[in-house]
Amino acid sequence: MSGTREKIIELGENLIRTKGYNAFSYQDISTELGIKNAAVHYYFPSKENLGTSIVKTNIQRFEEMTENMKSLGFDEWQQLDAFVKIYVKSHREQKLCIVGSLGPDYNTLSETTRAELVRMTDIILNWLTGLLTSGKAKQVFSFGEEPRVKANRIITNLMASLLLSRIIEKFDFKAVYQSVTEELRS
Amino acid sequence: MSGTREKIIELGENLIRTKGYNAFSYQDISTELGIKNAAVHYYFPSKENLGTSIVKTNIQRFEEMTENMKSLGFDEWQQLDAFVKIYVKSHREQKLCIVGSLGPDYNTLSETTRAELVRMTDIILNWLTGLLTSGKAKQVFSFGEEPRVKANRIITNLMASLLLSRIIEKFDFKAVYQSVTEELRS
DNA sequence: GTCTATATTCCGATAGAC
DNA sequence: GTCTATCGGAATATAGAC
Repeated sequence: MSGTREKIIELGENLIRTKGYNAFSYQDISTELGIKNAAVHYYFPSKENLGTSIVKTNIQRFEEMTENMKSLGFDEWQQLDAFVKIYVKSHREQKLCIVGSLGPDYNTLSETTRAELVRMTDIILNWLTGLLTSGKAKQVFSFGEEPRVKANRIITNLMASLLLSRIIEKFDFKAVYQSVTEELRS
Repeated sequence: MSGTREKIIELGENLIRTKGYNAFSYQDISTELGIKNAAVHYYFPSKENLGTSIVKTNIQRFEEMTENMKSLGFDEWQQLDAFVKIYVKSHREQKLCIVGSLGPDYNTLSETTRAELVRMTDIILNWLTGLLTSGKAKQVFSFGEEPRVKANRIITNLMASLLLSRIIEKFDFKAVYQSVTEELRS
């Protein structure tokens, strides 16, 4: 147990979210860790292997967060705030989310990595749809559309705002996510 | 005048929007055109050169469209419909938009390509903000937020919906863009 | 678990012939 | 305007020593 495997996954994730999947190399990781290219291959024989593990780790992290909120009895607003905070943190660190960075490379990914990316996206969209459905039923959220459509609109707002923040220096990310949440108040 | 230069730009654009900037090569283009790698370098000495030209072409196309609508006296609804149709066409062709595909690779692009990408994004956001401002003033569009924020939310909805359509087979793209426009009716 | 060394492949790019 | 030929470099990946 050296923790090197975990460090590789963390570095790989950061590289995907800053440079993109097809722009980072095993050298980027090995240099940063002060080890050699071959040592990274010991943990992850192929790049597709590493990519898949990174997405799997993200799925696990998301599911732990949502299950944790459930067991702590978070109400709908608390859960939504926690979700939005993921993107606020990404923005602060000048990173995209995993789905937003791997999505454009989808056609170049291996079947196994694609499958995990699809699974991750499904899990997030289904969770958010469920949250909105529940919040609407309890009348703590107010919106007219179908919960599924509202979920799609909220997540695309957040994802692509990270992207535009990277391109446009003065992009007002805060105004977008505040608008997203304020709109849900009755 | 062989038209080869224009074909290279068109092919390059399609490759960026399907595979991503860092995943396509001069070989992809030369093979498709039935010429050799070196012939592509004759038109575009470097890849950054080609990338920059592709973005410039897109800016020109967008500006021609908006100026054309202006001279034809399109009203706000007609202009919005024409804008949304760009994304509907992209969706039909299973492509992302240029900004959505080059954005994640921003940190790997050359200074000149970055500058054009920034310019293109600015032009689109400013145009859409202007359209929403005008439409709100004339009360043909109805929305509560600042036009700039509304523009940001609409364009992120459209951009990232193309992305999610690529990942999630059953993603309801149509429901999103219909929701976007219907929301603007009084 | 990490290393050296190396195989292979591909990419961007250039020189110079036609 | 397109070709052949080729270079230098980088990337993924493997074999085998320590």
